Amino acid sequence: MNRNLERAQDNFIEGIGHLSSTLGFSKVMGQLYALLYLSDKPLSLDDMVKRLVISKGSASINIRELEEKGAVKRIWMKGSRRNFYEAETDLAKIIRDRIALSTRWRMDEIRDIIQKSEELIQNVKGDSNNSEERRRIKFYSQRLKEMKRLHKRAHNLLGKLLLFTKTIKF
Amino acid sequence: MNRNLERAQDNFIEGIGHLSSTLGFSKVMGQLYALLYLSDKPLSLDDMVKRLVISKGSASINIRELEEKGAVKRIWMKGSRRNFYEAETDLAKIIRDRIALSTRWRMDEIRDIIQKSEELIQNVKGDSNNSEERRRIKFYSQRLKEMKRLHKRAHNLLGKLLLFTKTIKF
DNA sequence: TAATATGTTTAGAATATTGTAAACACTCTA
DNA sequence: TAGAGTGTTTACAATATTCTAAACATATTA
Repeated sequence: MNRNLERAQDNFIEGIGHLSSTLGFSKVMGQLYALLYLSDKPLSLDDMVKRLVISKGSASINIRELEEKGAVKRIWMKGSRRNFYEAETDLAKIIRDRIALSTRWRMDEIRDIIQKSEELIQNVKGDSNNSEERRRIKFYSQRLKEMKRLHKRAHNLLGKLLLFTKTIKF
Repeated sequence: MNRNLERAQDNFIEGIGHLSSTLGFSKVMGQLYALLYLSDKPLSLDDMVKRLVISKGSASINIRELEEKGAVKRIWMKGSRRNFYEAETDLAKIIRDRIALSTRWRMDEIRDIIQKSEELIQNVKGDSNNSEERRRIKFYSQRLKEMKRLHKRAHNLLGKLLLFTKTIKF
């Protein structure tokens, strides 16, 4: 392959790999995606292993995760027993789905923390002995209430934003 | 301190600590913030060290990061030599600023990757020997163009969204 | 100035993550 | 059915992160 073209691609692949790692994914995942994104035809696992000089195990695990996230598609090539892969190029969709999913379970996690805390604070309210403690308990309840309010509003806002981004063509 | 109140707080602190770690911050950072968020008065480093049973070094480093991110404020308490801290309770603002900042440099990173790749591909265009390679080079350029377009639109959209969230009261 | 109070830095331990190499399992075909 | 081709799993190695403990630096007070 043209040495300069390869170098140009490497720059892109490395960059996306780095970006991937700062987003909480592995570097290899980003590199695999970038390679497929630049490739004019589907690539097999061994193609990618050779091109990126990584182990097969790592390629196997990372490509599967990309597939689960909907970032790559498995392609059947007539006459070959290999699995081939292609990048899902609707990047906007991938990102949107990812954000929707990750914010959703984060919001749920927060909701659960608040809920559990509310239960626990209810149990305390009875046994307040002195005024100092009553103040603390009251303060805690107050903060929980604030956070609950913020959570609800953020939840609504996120829903609206996601709807909004779906109507937009990137 | 009331044992049950303490247990209730611990639940909250642990939850926020975990959330913090999934967001790319350290667990201790989240725990410190949560503790301050629930406290009805500013706390010193030693207060927090005792309450969370962590090392002073870790507390020192993590509280400083929280301060840099604008999530806690340092408070001067007349008559004490200690530094006291208080949670910044405008959570919406903290989150917004954080998102604005982190997306900004991610967008810049992507822009730089694309730009560098464009330069590199320019150098290749001259020495295309056969049609197979010309096709690949063309394909690569095409993809870069697509990504550039997406980047530009995402950039605009993000700007608008941030503006929008600033006008909203949480 | 000695002793104390306080926060910061650092060296290293503990832990988590992620990649590699090789064994493994499965499928196809000769 | 033996053997080759292909992807997956696993045990381990390399690396990065983050905490702790202790040394250190600085400021304050007696």
